[in-house]
Amino acid sequence: MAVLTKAPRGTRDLLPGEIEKWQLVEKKAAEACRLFGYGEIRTPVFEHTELFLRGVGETTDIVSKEMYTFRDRGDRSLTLRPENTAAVARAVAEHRLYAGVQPLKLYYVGPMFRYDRPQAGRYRQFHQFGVEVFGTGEPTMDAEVMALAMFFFRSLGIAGLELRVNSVGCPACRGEYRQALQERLKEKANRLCADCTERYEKNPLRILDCKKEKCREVTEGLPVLTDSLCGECGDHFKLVLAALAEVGEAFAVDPRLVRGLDYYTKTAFEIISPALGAQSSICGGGRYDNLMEELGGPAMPGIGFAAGLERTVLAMEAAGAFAEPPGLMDVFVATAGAVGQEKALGIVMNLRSAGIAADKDYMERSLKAQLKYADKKGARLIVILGEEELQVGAVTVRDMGAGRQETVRLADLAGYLAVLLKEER
RNA sequence: GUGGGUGUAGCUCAGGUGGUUAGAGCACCAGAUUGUGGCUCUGGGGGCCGUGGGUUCGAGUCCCAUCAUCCACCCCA
Repeated sequence: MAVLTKAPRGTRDLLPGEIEKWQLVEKKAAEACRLFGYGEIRTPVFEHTELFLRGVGETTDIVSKEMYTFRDRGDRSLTLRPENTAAVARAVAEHRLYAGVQPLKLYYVGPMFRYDRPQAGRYRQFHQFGVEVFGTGEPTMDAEVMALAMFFFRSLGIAGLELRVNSVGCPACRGEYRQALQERLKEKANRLCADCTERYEKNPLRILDCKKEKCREVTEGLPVLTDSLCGECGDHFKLVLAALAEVGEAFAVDPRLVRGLDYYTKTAFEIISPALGAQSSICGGGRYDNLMEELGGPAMPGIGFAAGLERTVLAMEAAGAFAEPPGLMDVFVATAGAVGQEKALGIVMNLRSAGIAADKDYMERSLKAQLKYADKKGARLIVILGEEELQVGAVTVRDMGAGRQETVRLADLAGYLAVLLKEER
């Protein structure tokens, strides 16, 4: 297909019939955030490239091979945001939002961009609903953020999700553990798979998460990070888990869970939907206590998550959580005989002004074809403008469901229809 | 970046071993006697057979390349 009639790879159009699902998801996100006390923030879809290099980390996959980076006409290097935490932190620093009351609780919904190979549940332009909290390192906030994510999914009718929690420690204890791990793996490194050989240098923690049988054998019996946390990180982790238990949120501790972004500290979590296939991670998040300072803002702890909305919609579809979208037409105004369409337009406009979703024919159709069209569009009532009735100031109103029709005075039409429509609901 | 599957009508798909004008169902439009939907019947519009090369007298069909798409790896939401 020609490029002119094809959306770019990894992007897609949301068409009528599909978009209603997204409207519902966005509405539920806003509702949940209102209940939890989060205010909405909207940041630009592109930022200075430097922000993501610093914020996300230069060695991460996202930064090193997945960014949409370009130069503008002023020769600035800009990047379509691959995630939004760094950008929200930037906005908080820029507008000195930290000077207000804390904790600062924010949420966002919007498109993100990563140059990835598309597959089920993965796109180059995808959408995230996320929250970010700044100003507190208190463990119950970690639990609240996770509870908010679960609350959101539950409100959409998605069940069977798994919440996996881990602690990746702080730079100090994670660094020590990382070194110890490399030591322990040193001699066995040649027995690892090709991917893990690369991970050995870049991100050895990930080797523990490899699915390959031979790597599993190599890593069996090795100590896990959660057993090697420093005092502060360990205590924090315990308190987070206790708070989660207190709110009654089911979870599994997964010591192998590693996040791909550099800024995470302490709590890391992920929500999995078993209904989704390979890309089953529907939400990921964690604490980032050093990010704000790293970006040049004040030292200030933070925590948040990002939920993938494409995957959320897929999970809802798998759960059969969508109702039929309502029709866009309450009333169709048809013309019979020699009655002109301008007459119909006048009546349609009156009905619309009265709050009734009304429409008419624009295709020069016969009466029969007009009814057929109205039926297909889901019109509940038809107003038929006939020459003879109009002469005495009346029209015919036909109830499509019941198949009945009545003659109504034109002056009473809007009120009459409103009553009928109300009854049917 | 790597691997595998698939590209024929708007959609879902047929089109043994290459052989005239490429089919079906659904959808769309019209009609079945004057101004009445759904069901049924009849008719109609629609296809550079993804694209470009090649083999051949002849390619939707075989070969190569390319693009797209799907799935998986990687990574992540």
